Order: sequence, then structure tokens, then C-alpha cells
Amino acid sequence: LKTTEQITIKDLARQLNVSIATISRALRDSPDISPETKKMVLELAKKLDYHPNSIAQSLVTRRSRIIGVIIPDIVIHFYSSAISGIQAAAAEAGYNVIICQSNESYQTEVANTQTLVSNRVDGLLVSVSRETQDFAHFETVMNKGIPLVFFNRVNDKLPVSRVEVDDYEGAYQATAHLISVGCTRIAHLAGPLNVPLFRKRLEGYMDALQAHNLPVDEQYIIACGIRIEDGVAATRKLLDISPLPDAIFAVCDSAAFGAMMIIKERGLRIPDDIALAGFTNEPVTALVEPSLTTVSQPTFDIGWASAQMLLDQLSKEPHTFVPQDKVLKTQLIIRNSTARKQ
Amino acid sequence: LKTTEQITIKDLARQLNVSIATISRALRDSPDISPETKKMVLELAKKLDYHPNSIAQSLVTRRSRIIGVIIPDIVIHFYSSAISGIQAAAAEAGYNVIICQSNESYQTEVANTQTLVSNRVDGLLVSVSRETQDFAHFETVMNKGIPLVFFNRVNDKLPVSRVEVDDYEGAYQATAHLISVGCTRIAHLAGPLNVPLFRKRLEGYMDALQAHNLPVDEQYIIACGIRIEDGVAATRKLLDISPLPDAIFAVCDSAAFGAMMIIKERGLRIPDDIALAGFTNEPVTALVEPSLTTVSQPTFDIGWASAQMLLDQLSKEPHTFVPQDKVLKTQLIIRNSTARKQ
DNA sequence: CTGTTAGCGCCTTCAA
DNA sequence: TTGAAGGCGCTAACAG
Repeated sequence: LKTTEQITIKDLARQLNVSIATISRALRDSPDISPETKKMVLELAKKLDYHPNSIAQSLVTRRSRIIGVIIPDIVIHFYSSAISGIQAAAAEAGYNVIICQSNESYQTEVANTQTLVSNRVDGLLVSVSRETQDFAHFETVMNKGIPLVFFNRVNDKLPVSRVEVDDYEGAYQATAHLISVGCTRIAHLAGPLNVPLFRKRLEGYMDALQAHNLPVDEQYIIACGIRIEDGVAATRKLLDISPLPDAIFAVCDSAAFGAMMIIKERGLRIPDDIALAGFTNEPVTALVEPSLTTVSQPTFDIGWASAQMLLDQLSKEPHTFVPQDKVLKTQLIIRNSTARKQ
Repeated sequence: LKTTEQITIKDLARQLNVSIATISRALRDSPDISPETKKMVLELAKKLDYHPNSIAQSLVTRRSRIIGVIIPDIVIHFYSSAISGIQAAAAEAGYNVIICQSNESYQTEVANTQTLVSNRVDGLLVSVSRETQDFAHFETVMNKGIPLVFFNRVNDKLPVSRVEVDDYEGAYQATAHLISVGCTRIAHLAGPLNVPLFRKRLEGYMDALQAHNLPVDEQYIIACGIRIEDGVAATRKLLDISPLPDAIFAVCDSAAFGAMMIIKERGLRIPDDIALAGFTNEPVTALVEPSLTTVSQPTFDIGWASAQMLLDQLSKEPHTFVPQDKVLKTQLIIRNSTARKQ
């Protein structure tokens, strides 16, 4: 075998002495085709290892059966897990997925969007970059009639469907838990506040403090990114403050890991000197020492639900579209990093 | 704006009263086109937010500018990081990437392959599933003239290019290091041995023992998967053996994490009772307690190099093709889990 | 039930 | 420098 060429319906038609239309029908078991012809065609197709050229199909059906996904960073566990959910749902419906990473860059996100539009994806699933303030590129997508669903990094600037978790509630519970184990000077490593979900976590934190008659002390709220290094830097700053906090609620697990390193480096004990809680429940949170209290997010389900929402929209008439908003529940996971103070 | 339709060169041609051929030429700055016409076309294209339909382009050029990737599991840090490398290299060359997960299933891998072929990817980057023994689906791909590169999970059953790391050497060094800190009963949590790279790690481990005049004791070699739970189960078995090992070299970091949990659960100390080493150098290895000695792999670079190798093949005449084999270096990272015994 | 015909959006000779 | 025409592989009327 040295077939550098792919088999087409034309080849099948020639070998079987029928028209290409007949082949096309047989392959897609259209109702009006004789069983014998169909059998004959399918057998030859299998023998020749024929596979339809999806590109040609897409061109004529005007559907690529491809979903485009834009995320900030695939290496972040939350996103790789969400993508698994997206792919599972997509595969079940016969769709493929093209993934683009914005690397938290607005420019890259715009470029990604264009690429996906050029590739004629049937719909778009997006977690916007941290930098993104202007949503014109997504408006363009909508104007072209391409369904769009935001997940996790959502916003209300555009009338599109979204899937998110109850970040406010999760943060509230984590903070309330820290209070319940006896902490009174609770600091927060806050995420970039132009991202709504991080703002919601901040609000949940603040409201929990107030609901328990604890002061919201601005100096205990430190701007922080979402990588380990960010947690390291933010915690260094935080531990220069006096009096020291007796607890830290970090915006995400990675930031919490960074905090953990610095707290230990300073010779302080977790949770005795400083209790610590994170957000997301990455697998390793159970493994670090002490194990990390955190807020569990259904990462796979977020991806799954987003894809379902998009697929649902894809299957309906465009004019019947009404934006949906799905909020998934989080769950507080209590571990040793917040064990009750003696 | 409510344009549900996408702009085509036909629209541009009509508005400008020129032929579609002229538009096509202007857009792709062909040499024979007047500067004025070109300028006129480009301006209108921008104004109307025209973007070429890549599907139509692919159909006629017979190149999709899409690279297909098949990996076992995107949630594994190694793979998500490798994918970042792949995407970076692909993007630089103007290629897109479609990722499929086999979930370690042979059947799924075969299905993935078909999907990607149907989508007329220009080339394929593959880390085969754990189950895969039969490579006929990849032979089919090669017979269709689609370039193929194996990375990480490579094998020598097919004459294709591959990118791997020096697994043997990495395992040898890790084991030699354990010996150098005074361990003499070194166990190995071995990966699935039908996967060549895991076999190489086993061989590196065994050869290091022999080179240092230590016996290779079969009961200290435990079959293990590559997830945390696998490490847990394997270590449970291992710690029933007497005498207990005084060190464990785990096939990967996740298995090492599982081992770490069980060792602690048994009230044994790391490294004093049992030293521990992993493989890959996932970010969290530095964070667990004690921090984990491991063998660092250039995960991003593996992806990058694989993509480069494929792109290189794509740019050359098929008949000039000679399979390449690139082996990247690993590096031993010594941390507290193997601190010298007092 | 099957064949003919016309595109989908674009590229690419071949003429003009 | 530009236009006309054919075709990439497939689907979808429309006839027969």
C-alpha cells in the first residue's frame, strides 16, 4: 500500500458503476435507497477504508461540527478538567473541539476568536482572559450568528448564556468556617478584581466577616494573582503587617500553596499560628502538609454543562434563543489547615 | 447589526464590481495585481470584517492547517504542559490544533484517529494509550500520506519520527541517588510494562542496583498505575513485605504522592524510614511535605519539539522523509524526601 | 430507487 | 492586470 490519496465518493461510484448521489445516499442511509445497493456501497467503503471528507461536508452543510474553546491556560487544573467535561459532552453529540489558550492576554484572545471564526466553528465556549475589558470581538461573533457561552470567567456585559459556580457563597462559607474555628484576623489573597468571579469571592469574604461582626480591615486584603508565585509574593507582603493575621483565605488553591510555603518559611505553624483555606479543591490539596481546607468546584461538570448549553442552543432555531444562566454549587472541604485552634 | 451571514469574496466582488478572482488575488497579495485594486479590496474587507472561510480554502488547497493530537488524558500535568508546547509551535507556523483524549482506551484511540483523519488534519501527534498493542490504525494514517509523530509514549513498531526523554537514564540516576544516600532495599512502583517508557524506567532502576552490587529483589517491584490511587494501592501491598524497603522509586510523581500518603498513614517517616523519589517534577512536588525528589522532564519542550518535527516533515516532500528520533534530557531534582540518612 | 444538476467558498489555470 | 471557467468532495433538490 502506498496510497497517498484519500478515497472519495467518486472513487466508490466509479468502481460500483453508480452515481455519486447514490453513494452519498447509501453512506448516510437516506430512506430512498435499496438495501442491496446500500450494502454494496458500505462494503466497498469499508474495504477501501473510505472516510467522508468532513471539510467538504462542512462546506456544503455549513456546519463544521466543531466547537471552539478559549481558555486562559490549559495547564491550570481547573481548565484542563473543564475541557475534559466539554469534550465528553461534545463527543457524545458528534462534535469536535478546538482549544485555544489566551494566556491571559487580550490580544491573543482576540486573535483566537478570529481564528476560530475563520475555521467556522459552530459555537464558542469562552473563559475570558484576565485582561479583557472590551468585548467587541465577542459581539462580532454574535452578530455573525455564532452561538456563544461563557463559563467560569463570565460577565454580564453581553446577553449570552453562562455557566458559573456560586463563588460568593463558596467564599462566604470558607470565611465563616475560619471564623467558626476561632480566627478573628482573617486576611484575603484577592484575585484580579476586574474578573467578576474573583470580585464575588472577595464580597463573600467581606460579607461573612460583617455577618459575624468582624471588621473588614483593608490592609488584610492583598492583591494576588492565581499562580503559586503570586501567592508567595502576596503572602510576603501580608506577613509584614502587624498584628499578623491568624487566618488566610486565598482566592485559589495555587495562591494558598504559595502562602503555605511562606508561612512555613517564616517558622509559623498551620493552622495554629495561621489557618489557611483555598478554593477549587485541586487533587493535591489533600496531599500537602497540612492538607488544605478548600472550596470544591465541580470542574468537569462546569465544562460538561457549558457544552450542553451550547449544544442545546445549536439545536434550536436562533430566533428562539434566550440566554440561560446556570450556577453550580460549591462545597466546603474541611481539612487540617483549618483544624480548630486549641 | 444582525448579519447572520458571513461575508464572502463574492460579496466583496459584487460591491467592488470586479471578479472574485481579483478579490482572491488581492487578499493573498498575489504578484499580479495593481496596488490600487489591492488597497481597495483590503479596505473593504476590513470594513466588512471579512475573514476567509478556512473550510473552503482547505477543500481546494487540500491542507487544513490543522494538527491533530491524541493523548491519554489532558488532566495529567505532563500532557497539558506538552500541549502548551505543541500549541505554541503550531501557532507560530499558522497551524491550529485539535486535541483528542483516548482516556487510555484503545477503542477510543482508534475512533479519535478516524475522526482526525476525517477532519483532514495535516499531521498527527500521538502519545499512545496504555492499552494499545495493535498499531494498524496508525499504519492506515501513514498509508494515507498523513505525517505522524509519536511523543513520550513512543514505540519502535512503526517507522515514524519520535520525541522522548531519556527515561532509562533518569530512572538510573534517581536510583543511584537513593543508593548514594544510604538506601539498600529500594523498591520500585513500576508503570504498565507494555508501555516502553515505563519499561525503560524499570530497566534503569534495575541496572543502577546491579551497577552498585545491590540485588534486584522481585518482591520489591510492584505493578502500579500512574494515578495517586494506584500509588496508594501499590504501596499498601509493598508495606506488607518484610523486611520493609528503605526507599521507593515511583514511576511518576502521582504514584509517589500515593506512596507518601500511605507511608505517613503507617506512621513511618520520610526519608528516615523510607526515602521516596518520583518522576516528572510536577509543580506540586516542591510543595508536598517532605518535598519530593524527582526527575524533571522538559514537558513544554517535548510538545514543542514534537510539533516542530511534524511541521518540518509537513514542509518537506513526502518522499524525502526519514524518521527522526529526538531524545530530550531529564534532570535529577534532589529534595527532602531523599535527604541523607543520619 | 437512481441519476442529473447545481452549488457551498475559494483557488488556479487559461485567455484576454 | 483582470475575467471566465473549472473543480476541490460532498449534499440536496429535481427529474425520471
